[in-house]
Parts: sequence; C-alpha cells; structure tokens
Amino acid sequence: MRSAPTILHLDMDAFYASAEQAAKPSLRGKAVVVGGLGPRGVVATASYEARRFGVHSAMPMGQARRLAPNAAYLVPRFGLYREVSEQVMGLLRELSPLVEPLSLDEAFVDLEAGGVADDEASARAVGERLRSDIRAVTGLTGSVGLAVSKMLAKIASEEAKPDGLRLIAPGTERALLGPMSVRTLPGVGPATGDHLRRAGIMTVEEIAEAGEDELVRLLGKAHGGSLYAMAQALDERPVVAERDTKSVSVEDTYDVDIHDRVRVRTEVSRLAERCVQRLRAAGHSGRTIVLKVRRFDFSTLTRSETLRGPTDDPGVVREAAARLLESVDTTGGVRLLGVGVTGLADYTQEDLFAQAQAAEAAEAGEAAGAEGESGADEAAPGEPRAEVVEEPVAPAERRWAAGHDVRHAEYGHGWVQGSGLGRVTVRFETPGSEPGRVRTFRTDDLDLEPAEPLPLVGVGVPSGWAELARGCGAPGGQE
DNA sequence: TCTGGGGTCCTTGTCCAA
DNA sequence: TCTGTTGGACAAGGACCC
Repeated sequence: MRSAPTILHLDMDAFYASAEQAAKPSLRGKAVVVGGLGPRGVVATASYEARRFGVHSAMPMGQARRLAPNAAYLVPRFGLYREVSEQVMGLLRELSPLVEPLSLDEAFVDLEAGGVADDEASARAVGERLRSDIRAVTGLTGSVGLAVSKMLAKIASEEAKPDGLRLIAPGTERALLGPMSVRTLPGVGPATGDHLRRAGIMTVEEIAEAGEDELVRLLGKAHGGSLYAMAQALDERPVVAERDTKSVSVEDTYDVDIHDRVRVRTEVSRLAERCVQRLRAAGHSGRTIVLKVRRFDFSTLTRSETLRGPTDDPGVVREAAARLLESVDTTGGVRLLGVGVTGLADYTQEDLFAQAQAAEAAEAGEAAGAEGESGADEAAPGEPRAEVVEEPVAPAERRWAAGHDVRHAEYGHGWVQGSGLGRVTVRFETPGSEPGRVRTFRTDDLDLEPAEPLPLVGVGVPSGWAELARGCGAPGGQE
C-alpha cells in the first residue's frame, strides 16, 4: 500500500436531484425526489432537503410521498445525467490516466499515476481544485475523499459529504475505522451486518479483534478474508481504468402482476430482443442465456442455459429464453421478468453451433412459447426489430412526463410540473433564469412540444446536448 | 411500507471425466 | 472392474453496490 494519500474518490452530491435543481431554478432549496413514479417505483435520489423528511434512496415511492408529500417528484433523465457525468469524468482524466468510474456520479482516481500529487499537501490541493472546477463546469457540487487506498478514500468522501473534502492522513486509519459500524466497510450490507451482529460484532475494531479464522468461519473464505483485511485498513486493490463487461441484461417490473401465460411469453420475447440490441450495441456476444422471474410474492428465481458457442442472434436468445420459461411456474402471477446474457466474448461471430441448436429445438416443436408474437420474425432472425419494442402512441394521447423539458410557441422553454385529466402544467424557466411562472394547457395543445434539456451552466451548447432528448425516456413499461 | 434496474462476485450443489 | 478423489463446468441463489 502506498505511503501518501494519493487515491482520490469523487462522489457527486445527490447527483440526479442536484442536476434537476440546477436545471429548474424553482426547485433550488426545495425537496426533490427522483425515481420511478409508477405504483412500484423506488427513490433513485433524494435532495438533501428531502432527506430531512427521512426520504432516502431505494425507498418505495409511496412511502416517500407519505413522508414528504410536498416534495417535487420527477422521473430520471439519464441522458442529462450522462452528459454531466461525461463532463466530470473529463475533468478527472485531466488529472490521471487511471480513472475508474463506478457509476455516473462516482469514480476513483490514482493521482500518483497522473503525476499530479505525491504527498498530502499536493493531493489536497488537487482535490480542492477539482471541486471548484466541477462547480464551474457543471454547477454541481461533489465531495472528495483522499487516502492511501480505495476503501479509505471512499469512506473519506462519505465523511466529507455534502460539498466537502476529507483527507485521511496515513497512519491514522486504524484509529479512525475502529469505532465505526461494520456497515461502513464495503461489502457489508444488511445480511452480513445482521450475521456479524448475531456474533456480537458491531464495530470495525471488533472485526479485527475476532481474528481471520473466526471471520472466515462466519462469512466464508473470500468474504471473511477480505473483511478481516479491510478492518485492519489493508486494501491493495488498484485503480483500474478499463473493466470488461461480464454480462448484459434487461428487466421490467410491471405495474400489475401478469397472470396470463401468453402475455408472459410475449414479454420474455420482447425482453430478449431488447437484451440483444444492447449486447450488439456493445459489440459483444455471449454463451449463457439467463431468464429471471420475480413472482407475486417477491420470490425470485433464475434459469439459465449455456449454448455451445457465443451468440448475438436475437432469434437464438429469444428461443433460449422461451425454453427456460417453460420450466417456470407462473400461475400465481409475476411482477418482474428479465433476460440476460453472460459468458461474454469480446468479439462477435457467426454462431453456427448455437443457431443449429436453436433450429433443432424449433424443429422438435418444443417451442410452445413461439406461437403468435414471435412468428413474424422467424424469417429474419438476425434483424433487429425496434419497431416492435415501442408502443404506438396516438398524438392525442401524448404523455407529459414530470420533469421533462418542453417548449411552448409563445412562452418558450419550460418543464412539466404535472399532468392529468387532459391538462399539463408547465413551469417556464431555464437553468440561468429566475424561478419561472406556471401555466396550464390542454395535453393536446399543438403549441406545446417536447424539448431537449438545456446545459446547466454557461452559454453555448456543448456537443452532445442535441442527443439528449432521445436518451431521456423513462424505462420501458414505466411511467 | 412493500420493495427499480443494471451490474459484480461468491457460495453451494450437481454432474461428469480423469 | 469397482471405488474414491479431485477438479472443472455449469446452474441457481444470495448479497452487495450505485
């Protein structure tokens, strides 16, 4: 492990909610909750104002609404967040070639590899400059942790939140970690936390005192061993810039449980199609097809099938998923279906083995699930069929998703504050304006049209912003 | 209260071949 | 020939993370 605190962890503060507040002046200082707005939605991010009411990530949206009935509830706009994230990651890459993004709003940076810091003072200076650069470029705040390892840098940034910087000086790590809850350590979630608590282990110090043998006995070799090391502030994991994707999957939770077996088959077929589109877009093929089913009682099961060779053929994946579905009892109803591909190859190839296998299966007539919906596609198994994925929506039934940008012929740029009963309420404001006024229109008002998000900071339109509108839709099947 | 979506990694059990 | 061992591939589930 290195001797200077030159691993940097950046964590943007309440990222999605903060981006929405930056885009919508009237929401600044207010409780904002971003997440799925359907009956089974959960909170993705809550602004710090909303957190004061007890709202937090992963909480069911219904519960959030009870706790903070007056908060603004918005659907995520991933296109906007991706664009802001790219700006932030760009700033990080100016510091070092070793940048490891963990998600849209989090990353590790190896400052030593970038030659920008080699001691405490220079690392702190780099961290402070980064925070001010992020604010200047995006208008948002991020918290920075600096330490000698990834684990400690992450703990430091958590301690720095919101809008701060924390450096853990080398030599002070164990004293700092000792009294902390076991849940502070990465990899300790509710289940492991409970497990440890039942063994009388509540703090990091107690993990270290328990000894490696006891930890391995309690949690298994890999988990117990790594936890014991982390409790002693030992973490040798390097910052890795490029990580290979291991799997690609898509899943949908349905607003109402599906009982109809034919509908279940249709949904699995659509998911397989979407999954292959993603797989191909990433330039991958894969050998193992996985079907995921969450039933009415929230019990989740997976079924998988490994082909003789990797495939990116939608027909092959569809047929495999359909075969897997035949082994699952869905009579009580299903709330979620998913299709995934693992065992990825970093190349694509004509997959004669798998195609032959699929053809055999089809000939054997076992594809009861292939009736109806999938029949029309058999002629061209290699062709994507994007048109099937989208439900046609008549212009008169236009949906105005809460939080999305719109433009009115007379009043200009604004965003949807809410809609229903044939009316849509729009607040007319932009990132650089004062809080704007609200007006209500008919949902079929021809003067009103969807618009692209505006940059959060500055004048001019950076490249890529024009692409945003297409990336901002809610996930399929969601409102 | 009632639990998203997209991932990663680990453990356990089974089967099969050497 | 039979039995036991070992190890790899695979399948399924669980925990965790953001």
